[in-house]
Amino acid sequence: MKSSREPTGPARNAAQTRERILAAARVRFSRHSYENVGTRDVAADAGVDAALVSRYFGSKEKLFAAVIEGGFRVEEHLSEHLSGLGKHLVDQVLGDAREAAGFDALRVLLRAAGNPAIAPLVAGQFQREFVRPLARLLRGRDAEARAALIAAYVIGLATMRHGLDAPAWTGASGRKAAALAAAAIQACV
Amino acid sequence: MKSSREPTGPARNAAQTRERILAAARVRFSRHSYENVGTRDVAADAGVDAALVSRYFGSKEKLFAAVIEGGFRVEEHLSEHLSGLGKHLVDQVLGDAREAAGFDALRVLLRAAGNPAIAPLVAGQFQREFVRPLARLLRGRDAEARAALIAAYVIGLATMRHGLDAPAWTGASGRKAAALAAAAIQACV
DNA sequence: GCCATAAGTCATCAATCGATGACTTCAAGT
DNA sequence: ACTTGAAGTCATCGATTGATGACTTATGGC
Repeated sequence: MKSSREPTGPARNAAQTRERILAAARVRFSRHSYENVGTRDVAADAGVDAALVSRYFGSKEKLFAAVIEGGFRVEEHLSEHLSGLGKHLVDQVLGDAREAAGFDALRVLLRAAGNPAIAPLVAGQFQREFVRPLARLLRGRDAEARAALIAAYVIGLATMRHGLDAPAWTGASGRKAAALAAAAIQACV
Repeated sequence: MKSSREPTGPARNAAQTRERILAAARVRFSRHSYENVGTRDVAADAGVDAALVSRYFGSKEKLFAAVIEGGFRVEEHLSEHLSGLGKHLVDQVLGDAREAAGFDALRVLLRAAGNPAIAPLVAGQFQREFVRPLARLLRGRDAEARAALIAAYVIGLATMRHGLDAPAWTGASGRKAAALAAAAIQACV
């Protein structure tokens, strides 16, 4: 039963266990706020003992830092061609949870904006891995301001869609709103 | 010392005490996430005993509901003239905490998007008091989608400014970004 | 001036949280 | 095969939380 996961693996594999905890934490933190995620929950999802969370990551805050580390990496998502940036970003953000692989961290971000100990962490990461690279890609006048504007848009869309489940973003009118959002972002490019 | 607050008031005034708790909770909830606000903190800020919070509001969740009740009320903010809507909203959202009287609830909203028990509460309130009235004001084609777009923008701006303290929104480049944001919102009107 | 009732205070409970240390079990090196 | 150290388990601590009930104090009608 339990060994029906990884093909090989001597049942006791520290690296694999660590990775399982990290994966479970990534999911938990992207669906609930920082305070509402317990180390016991993460351990249960990962199928390991609760004590291993503290053992491998030191503390819950360290675990959180490991989750958001390198989680945004927008560059690879949009470095291809700027012409479809608006639609691409909107699709990624408004898309379902399963897809949008690289945007788990975005959901993590908007769940963590309330904790004074966590917010600076995630804010810095977001600035470093999203806003700044985006500004560098945009070039031209006021690139920084336009990048910040796009970032605000992305966060707002993600909050309404995943944080508040606003009805306006699902169904027929949601497609229209998504198209408008894509155009608005594209206007900043 | 203690009586240097309200001019008159027989020291034991239930309504006044209740209002003090509510005011303190409003401030707390707008600065910290739902879980990070303790009933003891609120009571301490209000200068009352901690037990009175549960006595007057029943529970922490009821207190939260009382805080966000009628907190958005955008209509009076923008019913005047739609021509200056973009600038007006941006000024309100990006403005300092002291001003922006009616927008405390917006900060409360973006702090509470992570709690599955609270998010529907605040989402419904936001939809009822902001998005829907705004859509009714906009009229024309796709009014609902455009209202949702403006709402997403407002939430994104508020999150970056008050939730993440993004540096791009302060200083000189912040003014440029604010102007761009105002124009973008105005384009949805 | 008294007294019934509302308002406020205090102590405390039960649950949950993150974290720690001692103990047990497995896997690998020789 | 035996030993050694890592990997995993278990029990539990201390702090904090929301909430409750019994108790004390002040207020206003008579």
